[in-house]
Amino acid sequence: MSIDLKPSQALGLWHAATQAQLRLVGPDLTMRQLVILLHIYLKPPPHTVRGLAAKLDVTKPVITRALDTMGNMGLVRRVRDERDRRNVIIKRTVEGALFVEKLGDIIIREAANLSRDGVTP
Amino acid sequence: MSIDLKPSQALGLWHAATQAQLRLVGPDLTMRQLVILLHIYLKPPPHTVRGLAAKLDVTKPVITRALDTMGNMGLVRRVRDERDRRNVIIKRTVEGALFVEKLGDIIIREAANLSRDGVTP
DNA sequence: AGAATATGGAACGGTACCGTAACGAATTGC
DNA sequence: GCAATTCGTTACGGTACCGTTCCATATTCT
Repeated sequence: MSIDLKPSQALGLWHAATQAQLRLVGPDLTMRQLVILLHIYLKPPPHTVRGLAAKLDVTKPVITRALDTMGNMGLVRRVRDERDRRNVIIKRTVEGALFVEKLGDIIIREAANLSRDGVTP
Repeated sequence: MSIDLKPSQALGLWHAATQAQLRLVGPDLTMRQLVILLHIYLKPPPHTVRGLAAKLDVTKPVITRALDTMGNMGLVRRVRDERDRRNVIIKRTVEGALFVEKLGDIIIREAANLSRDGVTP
């Protein structure tokens, strides 16, 4: 059930969808932060700082700062793990779920809008 | 000839491909810069600073800085327009073309790897 | 109990982005 | 010819990222 894309289609999709995302999100979300956000919303919980850092191959401060930024945006939420109070569990939020859903809509829309060969009109 | 994606597929593709891109590119290329680069390589020339700024809805300094960064990486090249020496024409480079090609490969590969419904294992 | 380990966060210095505003160079218009 | 406009760039002040290092808290091990 995989998708077969031609190079011009793949790049055309990427260009259009990235541009549309920028309009939605502004320049205030890094590609790294976007990956972190998607990981949190697509992969099964629980998510911890250390776990995310290992999975996404970044340093812990990167995760911490991303959580600060995205937390201020209301996209994620930190909760202390009461079983092991050293841990922080990253929780999803309604706002974040809506945001990710919008991202999905953008990608779906741009994929549907792909012209026959992806070459610019 | 458009592509029909389910939400989980769209987001799964985005997550995987963005992550793969980050490994290729490092955090040294912004989403905006990526859009600029793709525009230069996907849309028909000639490209000028003003034209890119208008098309991509960013300010001119954003284009200038992106050209600085991507120029240093060898991904694009500036050439004075001899017909109107106020203009700068942005030219593609072999290195940039290879880079964009790699990006396309990544997207194609991740699209092909999409699991049946994109839901996490 | 006390030492060793693990976790997340804070501090530091450096770099690069952003928008606004100004600037030189080139061209156009009067 | 000289003023007005256009183009790209630079400068400024602010913000946020990055990696490295260090630290406080919490847990585990002996």
